[in-house]
Amino acid sequence: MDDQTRILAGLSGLAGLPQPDLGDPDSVRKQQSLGQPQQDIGDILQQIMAITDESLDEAQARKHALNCHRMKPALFSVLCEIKEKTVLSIRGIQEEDPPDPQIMRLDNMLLAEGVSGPEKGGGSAAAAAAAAAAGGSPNDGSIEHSDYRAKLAQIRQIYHSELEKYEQACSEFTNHVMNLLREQSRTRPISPKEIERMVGIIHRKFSSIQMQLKQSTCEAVMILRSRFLDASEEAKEELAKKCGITVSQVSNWFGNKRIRYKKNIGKFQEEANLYAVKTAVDAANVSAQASQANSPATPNSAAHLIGVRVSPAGSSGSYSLSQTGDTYFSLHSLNGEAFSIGPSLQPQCPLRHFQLRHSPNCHGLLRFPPNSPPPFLLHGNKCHCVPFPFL
DNA sequence: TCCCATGATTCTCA
DNA sequence: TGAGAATCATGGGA
Repeated sequence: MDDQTRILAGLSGLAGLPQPDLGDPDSVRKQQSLGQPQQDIGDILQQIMAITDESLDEAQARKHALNCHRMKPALFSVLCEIKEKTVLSIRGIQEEDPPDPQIMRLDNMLLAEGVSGPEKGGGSAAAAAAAAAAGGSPNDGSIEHSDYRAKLAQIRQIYHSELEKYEQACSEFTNHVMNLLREQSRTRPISPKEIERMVGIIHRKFSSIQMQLKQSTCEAVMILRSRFLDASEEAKEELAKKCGITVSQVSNWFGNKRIRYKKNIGKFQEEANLYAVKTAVDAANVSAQASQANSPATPNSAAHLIGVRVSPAGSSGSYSLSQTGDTYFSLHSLNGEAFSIGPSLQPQCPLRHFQLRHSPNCHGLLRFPPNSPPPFLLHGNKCHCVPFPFL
């Protein structure tokens, strides 16, 4: 059955006429001779078929005339319908694919590595890593780590840059094709649905390019990771060889060093804080002794509130609390419910960070867990100790 | 004898 | 699986 016959059949169906026997040419001819509408359609089809033999100017004029023809919408609709039922229906089956598991795997990996999605550690961390990689870092063990992160940040940057380019190209190309198809739909049976389908095809094509980009990025991350890990292992092996010990001994040494270094840093900060408090409290003692007459509260009731045993440090109304080692705190009773540690402790009370350990010389145990709410409230320049049941 | 530094082991967790 | 944390074992110095 030729196209002309099929179109005629479609149009006849649209007009509510009985369907001709499409397999019989005589029947078709009979239908064509039935009336004026069929004759018009035949003329139109003849004009369309002949349009390719005409000159460009004639074809343009003919096209314009056909576009204005009263039968054009019906003819266009039938052509679209026929096209939809034949070629496009086959494509439609092939195009409705489920999400590609390979893309899902790549997406998950890029997300896990921090290449896509929100940046791990934030932009400042990446900048710091980049700076460390460029200028080096004095901390042993962190150089390679920073280097790794800097390179990862580079990969991330390239990935996003390329992704943006792809998306822009995809958008531009899609718009171009859509405009082209819309323009052509004036003379060809191209329905909006077909345009939509074409957009889907374009997106799938670009998705395959995007998948290649993701795959390349994943490979780059894997290579970087393996190089980084290999470098650490090689360094350990070399050290072990030079020292005549095993690699696990080197690992133990580094592990112990890391942990003990961290502990020492914490201890150092704690001691620095203790020293700062002691200096401030000494200064406060001098001030408190001068205002002895203004401290009426009983020390024992106040001590009970924080659960420590205090003993008078002097006759001035200030009280010392014997604690670990040689560190003492002087607490001035204010109103029986709160303590002031002295006006010079500002703006933040360093005692918040203290964790005082029990010892035989300690009169009481005053423990402030690091993650607990601070037992001090700030009022102006003063740091007040509020009741806090730590014992 | 006690304290401290250090290596090694074990367990937990991300 | 490796890093971190806790803990144990051991040797040296005061």
